[in-house]
Amino acid sequence: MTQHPTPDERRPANRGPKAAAGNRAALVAAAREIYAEHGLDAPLSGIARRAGVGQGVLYRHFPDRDAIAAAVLEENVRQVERAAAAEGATLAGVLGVVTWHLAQSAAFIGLLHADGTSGRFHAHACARDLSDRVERALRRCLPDGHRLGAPDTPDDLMLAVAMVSGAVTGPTQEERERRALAAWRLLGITVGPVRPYEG
Amino acid sequence: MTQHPTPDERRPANRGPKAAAGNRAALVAAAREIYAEHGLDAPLSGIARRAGVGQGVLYRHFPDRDAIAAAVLEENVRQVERAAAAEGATLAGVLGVVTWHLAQSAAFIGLLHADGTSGRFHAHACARDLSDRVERALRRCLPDGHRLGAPDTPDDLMLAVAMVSGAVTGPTQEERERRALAAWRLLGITVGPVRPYEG
Amino acid sequence: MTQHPTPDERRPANRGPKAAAGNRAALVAAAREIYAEHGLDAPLSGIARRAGVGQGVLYRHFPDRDAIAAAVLEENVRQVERAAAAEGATLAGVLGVVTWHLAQSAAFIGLLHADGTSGRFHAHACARDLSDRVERALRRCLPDGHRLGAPDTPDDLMLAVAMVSGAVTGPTQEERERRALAAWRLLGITVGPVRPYEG
Amino acid sequence: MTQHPTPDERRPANRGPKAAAGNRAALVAAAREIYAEHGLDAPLSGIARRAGVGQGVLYRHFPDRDAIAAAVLEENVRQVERAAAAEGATLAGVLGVVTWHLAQSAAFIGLLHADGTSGRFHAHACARDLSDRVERALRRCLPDGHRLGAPDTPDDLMLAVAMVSGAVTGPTQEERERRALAAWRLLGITVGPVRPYEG
DNA sequence: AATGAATGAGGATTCATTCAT
DNA sequence: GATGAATGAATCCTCATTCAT
Repeated sequence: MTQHPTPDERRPANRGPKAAAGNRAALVAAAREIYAEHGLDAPLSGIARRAGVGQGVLYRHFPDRDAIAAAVLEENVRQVERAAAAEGATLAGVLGVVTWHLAQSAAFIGLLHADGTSGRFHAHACARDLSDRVERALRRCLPDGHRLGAPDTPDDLMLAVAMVSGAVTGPTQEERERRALAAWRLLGITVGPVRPYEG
Repeated sequence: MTQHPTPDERRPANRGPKAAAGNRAALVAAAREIYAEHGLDAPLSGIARRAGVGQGVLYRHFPDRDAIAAAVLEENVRQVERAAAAEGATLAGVLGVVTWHLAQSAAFIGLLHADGTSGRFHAHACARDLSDRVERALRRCLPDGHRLGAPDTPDDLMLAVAMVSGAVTGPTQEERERRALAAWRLLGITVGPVRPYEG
Repeated sequence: MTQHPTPDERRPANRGPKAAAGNRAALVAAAREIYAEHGLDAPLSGIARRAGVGQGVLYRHFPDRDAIAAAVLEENVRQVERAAAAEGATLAGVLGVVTWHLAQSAAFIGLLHADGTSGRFHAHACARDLSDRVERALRRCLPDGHRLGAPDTPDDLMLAVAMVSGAVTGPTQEERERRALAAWRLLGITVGPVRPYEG
Repeated sequence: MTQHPTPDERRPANRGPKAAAGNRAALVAAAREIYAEHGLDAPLSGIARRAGVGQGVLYRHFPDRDAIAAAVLEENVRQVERAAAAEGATLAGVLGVVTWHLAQSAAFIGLLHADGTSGRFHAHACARDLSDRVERALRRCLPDGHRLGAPDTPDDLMLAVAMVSGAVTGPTQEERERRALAAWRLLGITVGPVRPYEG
């Protein structure tokens, strides 16, 4: 009654249920780009637009703001976990993967700052969970006497990651990677090649 | 109040030109509090309200969103400069002041991340300028052979500050200070007492 | 579920044409419950969900919002008609059935208020028709000199029903029945036991 | 940043703070009309449009949906109270005023049905309060042995009003008044002239 | 110079309806 | 015939900014 769904006009085409999986993937990919460009507060409408779907589709797949952010991060975290679980994984190698993600997306950085102070990423429980998974993955790679390079406790690990995330600024991926590496160097921690984990 | 705009009541009185300076200070103070509580994205209306002035006054003093943020930071930066210029200033002492500001306000942290990527604080030029002033202040205190504790270049100074800012999370000032200190320790850099500079 | 559309899962299976009748009944039953709980403005999607069918099925059986409401009422009205046609039917007895339906579902009340003024139930013609059928059923039971208890015309019958419907408020079925009975009492009209007609 | 307030285009004119009181009145008047035409669920945007103001103004004056509805009813209720408090007030006279309001606006009817079942008018407390005020006003006019015409308790008063509200349907004010009067007659209760109270 | 009401664009979210499968 | 994903218009609400007073 209150809705006028453009009765007879041409609709832009309904690609059907088959598109569901593809749409979800497109949304996550779009969100990743948008987050990288505009941060976690970017309008959701932009994500839907870039994914080439209607707003409703976004809400069908992700009930709220945090769900889509979590989905984006889920993939990042999973990569870190796989990297840590791989045969012959080293702390340096996994940190390289972590570093790549830090440099690639503001979303990943936001994950580490989800303390509720800022308005972003409200799903504390969820953010906490993702953060914990990164921590567990990294600990698994700690050398036995766990020393990073300087004397340390396991807790220092995530602190170090947070510190590096603070150093990651700059307009380009290259610049951000450069600064991240400089940060690790300042911490006296060796990191492997900065790249995504293609497991 | 919203319910009954009471348009007939006496206007709170125009306190005249004399109030201008006081209003500006009140706005900056209010903004500082609001930023600390809600982050840099907080509604401007809340700042005006807390300052006890109309919205228009805010715009009279600060042409846009970034101007008020810059004004808040101006005071912080000025403190750092004064601390660095004081008789017998040491790098550790000034870093203590910097650390206090980092732990105290999200605004100050935002300053270091003003690369336009995130939605906050767009005034690059302005942010750059403030950031540079902090850098200059810190350099002035560098020991002659400038070594922080580990081998370093002067540029590492601001990188270190950025890194510590990344570590500063948590709901309370105490928690944030604790983490900031842990971060400096991890960098092997000694900092003096964490407190504002009351010059 | 929204989180993981699991597009690869087996579709719940197309139960074939045989299920059509069952689906229709399930939809009507679901609608009856939903209307009772949330009123006539409840989202259609909820009805389909509770019926355990897809949205499309709802639209196959009922072209629009009003059609499903009418279908729900159709059963109520039919009960009233059967009660009135039964051997030894009395006005009091039929009014008891009517009263039960009034207390049971907001939808039935809405029927009497379908004048287009409110946003609910626009199908005037349809509502009119249903309303007329109730009226005819009641008239058939009118005692010969048709007096309800006070002097009256046949038109007063439906007016009285509408009046009682106005009295039917309250969170529970019991409360609503209590008020309905009080209303009839105030009108000086005797009603039989308040219950559905199991013809 | 995310807002484009039509930078340089001509704004439709800001009639200034002086308009505040007028705007509030215009909003209430507009709401009264809209409610009468479309019921309490009508879009708020329509109210703002009819009042000739922006959406924001509506929200400035009325924080939520219920506030504007309450404001509309407030005037109705106040009229009833004044009518009851007037010199020589009679129950019949006050019921005439109540009846006029019932016939005039769906909003007033909704007040009596604010039991939370339907989605309308969520402010129970507020609705309750308004309803109670009507009740108190009517009781004040009850003849000493309180009999309405038939034996009754004071509680029957509001029940009777609710019943009449149920009878009030029809597309025109005249038709609705006609039915309301028929309803009172059926209850054996005498009402005075149906008109607003111009106190 | 101060006030704070007005403006209205924009973002979030919901849901009726269509339609590919 | 059934499924349920897709669509997008419409509504709610917020807030940056302007401007009459």
